Amino acid sequence: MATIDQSLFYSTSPQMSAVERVVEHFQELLLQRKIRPGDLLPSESVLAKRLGVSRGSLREAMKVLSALGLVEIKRGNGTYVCHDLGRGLLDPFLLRLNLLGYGIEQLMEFRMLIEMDVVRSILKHPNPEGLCGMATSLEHMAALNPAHAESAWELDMAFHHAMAQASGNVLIQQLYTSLLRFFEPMIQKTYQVPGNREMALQLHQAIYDALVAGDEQAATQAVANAIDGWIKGGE
Amino acid sequence: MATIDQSLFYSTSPQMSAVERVVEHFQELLLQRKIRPGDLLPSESVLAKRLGVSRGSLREAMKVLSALGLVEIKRGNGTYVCHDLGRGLLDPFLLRLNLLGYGIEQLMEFRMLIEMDVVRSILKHPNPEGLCGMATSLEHMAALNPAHAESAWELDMAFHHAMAQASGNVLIQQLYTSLLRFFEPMIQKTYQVPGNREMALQLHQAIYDALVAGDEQAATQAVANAIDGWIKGGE
DNA sequence: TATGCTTCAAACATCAGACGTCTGATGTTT
DNA sequence: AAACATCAGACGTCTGATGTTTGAAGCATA
Repeated sequence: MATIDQSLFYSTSPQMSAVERVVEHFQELLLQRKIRPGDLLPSESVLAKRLGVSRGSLREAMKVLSALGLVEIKRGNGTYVCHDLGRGLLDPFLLRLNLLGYGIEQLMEFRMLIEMDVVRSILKHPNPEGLCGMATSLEHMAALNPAHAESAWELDMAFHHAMAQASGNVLIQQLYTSLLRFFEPMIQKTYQVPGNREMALQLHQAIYDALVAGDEQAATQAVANAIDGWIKGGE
Repeated sequence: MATIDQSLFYSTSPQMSAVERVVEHFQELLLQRKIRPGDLLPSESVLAKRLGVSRGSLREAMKVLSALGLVEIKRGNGTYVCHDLGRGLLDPFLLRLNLLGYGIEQLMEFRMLIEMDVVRSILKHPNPEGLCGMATSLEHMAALNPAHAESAWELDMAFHHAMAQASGNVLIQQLYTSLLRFFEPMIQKTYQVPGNREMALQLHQAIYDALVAGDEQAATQAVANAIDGWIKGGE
């Protein structure tokens, strides 16, 4: 299997600094499974002495590993290898999406492509639990009292998360989940417009129906309709 | 537009630490375009004094921003806002993919889904320059002397990178480019097997032909064939 | 016994200061 | 003009000390 051999840093120095060495050292340990999720690392002082660097340098390395989601630093307690290495996988990615100032059109198109991949993945190897979750959130949405529909957006998110769960491919699942977190504020905003709830329900139902029918053509089309409808509803 | 409101750190402290404050401060400055790509930041000492933290804490923050690809630290020179905020967008993502130990099947399936998205994106709004690059790398590959074909894998990579460039959607383009970097060692290895070069040429040619013909069905099928053929060739 | 409070050691957070090394620019020599 | 020497400024690293937080052990009380 391939390894990440190039530095994650944007430094121009030809030789690695102490901090970089420590960071790569721990990445290597993780790759070789010599340290595992949940493991408690030795204290900063011990680690620094053992690796032959100062505490300051070791701290810089740990902060980097923390930002990458590889370790979790608990003040006053200790530093642990992240329990769930998949969580927030794309947060740095999405942060930079914001910064790059991509147009909303490209963003929507990207989501549509990925969401279509999700339904394809579901059709290829469906996860019954996820499909069940989709049905449940649809029922709840339908049964929702229009008078107090503050939580409707949460059901919307639940539907999409269940959809992610239904996907048999963990990679596309992670990608889609992270993407959802990015769209969450927009989805929440959508439900402030009256009438959008009913529309969302219908659009989501169409996706679900196409999935249980096993119709890829209809499913991808339903995804396209849902996103197009969502964009229109947000205007 | 949505903003990244949650911390990038995996810390359990309820209130932000000094380092986190500094990191978020610069993210905010970037989002508000108060600092721009290429800008030279003040020196560490000045910055630390201005933000009311020690130089050590400021350095930890800068190391994090560097790992996230937001700033570039040049030793002996200064710290700059990254010129290309899109470069290496998914490196942390792919690093963790390695760590999560996903099976090779899921990885290949993921690549296939994304690569199909790339061709769909190309068909939707093609970039002539990228298409031209694809053609060029195919010609070079065909003209390659089988006796010294050490650089064949580079032409393979060139083809895929041109394909990424041909995609009109920057997001899928970035995703695919990062994915390619991940697969590069495997692609390189493939070309050590004799006969694979000819096969790759044919499979790539099929993708290109389908693209210029504007046939989505044929293009996605060609992508599937290429990856399947590649998997078989590597065994 | 079970509960609640206190105490305390360990670990992370931060700071201040010092020195090393590298880069780019300037000046000098050949 | 080209090669070398020098210098200021910036990042890299180290040391040692102090502040804060956490979790658990110990103790007192009901």
